[in-house]
Amino acid sequence: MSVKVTIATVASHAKVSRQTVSNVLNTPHLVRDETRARVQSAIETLGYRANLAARQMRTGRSRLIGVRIDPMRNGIEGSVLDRFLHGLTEAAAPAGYRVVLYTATDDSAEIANYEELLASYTLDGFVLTHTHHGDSRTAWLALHDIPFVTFGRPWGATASHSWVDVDGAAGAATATRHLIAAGHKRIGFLGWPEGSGVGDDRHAGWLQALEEAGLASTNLDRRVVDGFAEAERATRSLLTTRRPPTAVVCASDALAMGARTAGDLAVIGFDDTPAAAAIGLSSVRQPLAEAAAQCVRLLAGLLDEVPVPGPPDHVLLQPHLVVRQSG
Amino acid sequence: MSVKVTIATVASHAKVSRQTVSNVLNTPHLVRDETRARVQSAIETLGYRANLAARQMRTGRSRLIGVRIDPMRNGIEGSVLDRFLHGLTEAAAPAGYRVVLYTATDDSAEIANYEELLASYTLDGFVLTHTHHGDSRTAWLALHDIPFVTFGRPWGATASHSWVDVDGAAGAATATRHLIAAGHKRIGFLGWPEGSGVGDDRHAGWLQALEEAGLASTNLDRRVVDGFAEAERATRSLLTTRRPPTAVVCASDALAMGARTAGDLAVIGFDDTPAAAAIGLSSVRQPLAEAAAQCVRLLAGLLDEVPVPGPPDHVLLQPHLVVRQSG
DNA sequence: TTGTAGGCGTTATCAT
DNA sequence: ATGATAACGCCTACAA
Repeated sequence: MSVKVTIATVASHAKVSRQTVSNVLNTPHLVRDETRARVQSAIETLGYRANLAARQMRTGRSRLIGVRIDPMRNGIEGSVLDRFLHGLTEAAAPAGYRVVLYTATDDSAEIANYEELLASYTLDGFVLTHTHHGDSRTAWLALHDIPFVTFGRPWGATASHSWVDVDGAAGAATATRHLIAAGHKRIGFLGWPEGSGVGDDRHAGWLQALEEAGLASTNLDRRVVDGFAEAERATRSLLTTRRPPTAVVCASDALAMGARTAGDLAVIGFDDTPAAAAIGLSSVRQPLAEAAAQCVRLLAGLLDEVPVPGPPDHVLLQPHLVVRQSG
Repeated sequence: MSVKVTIATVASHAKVSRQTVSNVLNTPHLVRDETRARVQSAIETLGYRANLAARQMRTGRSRLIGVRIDPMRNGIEGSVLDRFLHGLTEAAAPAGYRVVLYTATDDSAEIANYEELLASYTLDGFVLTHTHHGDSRTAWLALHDIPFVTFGRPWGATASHSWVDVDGAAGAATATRHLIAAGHKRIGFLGWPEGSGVGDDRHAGWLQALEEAGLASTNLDRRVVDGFAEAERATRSLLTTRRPPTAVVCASDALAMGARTAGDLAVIGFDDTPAAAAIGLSSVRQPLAEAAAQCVRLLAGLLDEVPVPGPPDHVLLQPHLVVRQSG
């Protein structure tokens, strides 16, 4: 490792005080042009970079944001978070932030991570995923005045914080309308048990599109916990009703893959996972890179020296349907 | 945020000097039992946690390690890195390290990240993935004396650093032997163009298993760049030879999925991605959590105050075959 | 065994 | 516009 170059190295090289170097970095308008140029060139030739640990001791800011990484709980779906994480890392860097990872399997374990990461590493803020009804994480963060943004609406709670989400209802409605346009009259829905914000949202979109078209009917939806086998079974049960659907909209690609093997019907999945692409499954794609970028934008806003006052920001992005052979 | 509790808070609470608190933390054997207990209880009641930024200024250690996160370059395969990343995060935490992410699309971009992360955040070390022939990253890191471990052998280079890898040749051989045991006499291989260390390794394993059984033959392997459609085409070409294979071992699940749609033959994939599980594809599974844990272990060893001297450590893990309907 | 003094690299405050 | 000084929280001498 080459010799350590600090603000003092730069200062002596440019024949100014350390403070002037600091001013060039943080409040350049206070420095005379000529001096600034001299310092800048010293910075460049020396390859100086501010030490964030030292800076943090003064400012309390680490330029580090925390994000949780999941175990791949539901197989196929894991790639959604993966893509989001990649987008987050990419968007954070130009904004001057780095992403620190932690794992947790439930809210309280995640809160324990917050405590550790805040006290030891002084993280500046967090991006939360997997919001759900009765989310205790947001309450804790708000209580302790920690900046954070959620990717996912605060389901069932009034939004007192900024969030970014993808309009799942709109996505499901788009998929449903696509099937209607293709001539389908009876279109089923395969989703998760009621109570999941994301799942209920997608279900609502399906229902609304059917109602718009005067095609709503009873007993066309099934709720199963995510799983290939269960999805297949549920779809068979749909297909053996008196008037079976000819197509089905699914709340996930995993469900859709199960549905597809159950018989001959049009199927549309959700999340456009790599598996969907590989097997020609039409699927609703979330703009994850955009969602991640928006999360960074909102969080960076919260972290600004002069935080923009005003109510929390909400961003609802539109997904789009990727049409393949399946429907 | 509750009131900040530093080493001084603890000291005054326990009625000792700051130094004694520091000793309790770093060199407990120097402190009398009674004093130590008093300090410990003060630490607990106050919820004190050492501030790593301050510690780092003295020790130069950040307890942060860097890992690259990829764009999902080849679709299906993305989940391999995802699982590795999860394992790394989980293994790092109990060892007292946190994972910082960065993105890069080539070696030189990655090296630029090293420079930034080392100078600004003082990362303690790196875990590299995607090792390849002529890898300039390891040379740079070694030159600058930065601790690092690679997940993946230093293909084509003499190993002057510690690494962890999974024995792809053994995995492919296991898959091949499984097919042989099932009665297959002509077994093909679908892989990537020559020159990829990982791909060539898997190819070698396939070949060896065939030779062992006296089943080796020419024109049974195909090399394509990863892609569902290409894999399908290549497999068809295999199936239209004079003496077509009845089974095929593939270097990835993506290739395997393509092979499967090409016709009626037994197929075994590689990496056991979620997609493989969903469609009943047999696949060779890498012990990624174990690999990640070993990477952390080796890197932590390099980072120890008293680094264990001796040659670099190499860990080669064995994958295992997950048998499903496909073969 | 415990305490005192100084400094890591930075920025805030206050002079000049 | 620039510089001197102190302080952030911690650890490493060294002194008591």
